[in-house]
Amino acid sequence: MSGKIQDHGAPFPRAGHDHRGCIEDALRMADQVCAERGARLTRLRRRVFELIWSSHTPVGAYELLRRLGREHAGAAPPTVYRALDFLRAHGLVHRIESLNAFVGCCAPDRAHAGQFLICSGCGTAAEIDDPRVNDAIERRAGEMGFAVHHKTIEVEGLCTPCREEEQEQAPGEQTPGEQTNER
Amino acid sequence: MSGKIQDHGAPFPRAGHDHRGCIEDALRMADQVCAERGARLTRLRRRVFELIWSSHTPVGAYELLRRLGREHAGAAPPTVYRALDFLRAHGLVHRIESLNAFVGCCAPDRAHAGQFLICSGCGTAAEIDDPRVNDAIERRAGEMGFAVHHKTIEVEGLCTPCREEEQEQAPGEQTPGEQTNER
DNA sequence: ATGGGAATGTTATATTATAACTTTACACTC
DNA sequence: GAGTGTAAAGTTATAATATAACATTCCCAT
Repeated sequence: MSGKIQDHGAPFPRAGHDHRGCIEDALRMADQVCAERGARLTRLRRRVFELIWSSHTPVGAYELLRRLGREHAGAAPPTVYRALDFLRAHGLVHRIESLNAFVGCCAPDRAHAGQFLICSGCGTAAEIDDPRVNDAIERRAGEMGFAVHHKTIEVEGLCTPCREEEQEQAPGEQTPGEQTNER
Repeated sequence: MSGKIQDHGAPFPRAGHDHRGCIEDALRMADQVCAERGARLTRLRRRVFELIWSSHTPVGAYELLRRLGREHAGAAPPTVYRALDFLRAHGLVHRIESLNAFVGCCAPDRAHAGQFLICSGCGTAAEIDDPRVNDAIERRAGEMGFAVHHKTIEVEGLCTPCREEEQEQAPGEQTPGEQTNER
């Protein structure tokens, strides 16, 4: 019953990956999800979704507003927040609570918890859905008589490339000509 | 090595518990922790800490400011935020990201992750530190080559008393005179 | 075409958080 | 006890995030 454990292959997107593909996939999925549900993915909502997907880095609402403003005259905060509300209601984007920012969802079609590994080096937020993490939380909650509605799981740290970069800059001994930042 | 699993007994504090005891314990612990580290728990900081501990419900910074303002003339936002920064730096309080609010820490003396079960009925935030949850996250992160720095784990739901209350109001069948909220 | 609900426009404001500079308090040396 | 250096707190202003409330436009089912 619990054969495969690493299901979501998609880890951190590689640095040089073809991101246009990500955007196209996301848009296609959004179109499909909304069509199935009779939800109206209007031009505005679709555009906001596209802007969120312009990277794997969570984007703040006001940054979206700035980007949107260039092309959309009457864009104001409610413009963005309403689109975000719609997209979130349909599981198309997630809010990263610890960043007050928003990121596209990789799998809006199936139920998922919204767990994130967030690299503080490059800003990338990788969505995971680890059943072991879910089970552990559900088990503990169950033992405490707590009925879980929603989990916020945001893990901050460094992805492999960023960790390697850091190590180049600060190896075992001190770099000649530069102090370490310890105090 | 992993004999006991349910270590932190302290689940949701009982409704009628003697909260003065909680406050006293917390203050005693804070005094001790700061003394050990040579950190200055000034009157102001101590008072903010006390106000946070006035319940097990996370409190917003501006709510703290209002409460503080009654007794403290020149209280302004930085007053509160600086005290919070100090208290957080010493692990005496936690920030609940999903609520933009702050809550006292139950065990500032030992390392801990800051995992919370937050009841949306009564507002209580119960801190837990479940090794299974930690392990599951560390394991998954490890598999993805991700080095964890900080975990934000906030689980929203209903505690036992609140769930029972809900069920009284909305039992199996529809309450006569009231529709269920399903749509 | 048109009536009604959903979506968006528009203006104002609430809420949360920090910057930057000044003054005060405290600890330490002499 | 006076001097001095640093940490803490005071003070003012503003940034950043989010929502309220009402007006207008759009869409589509009839």
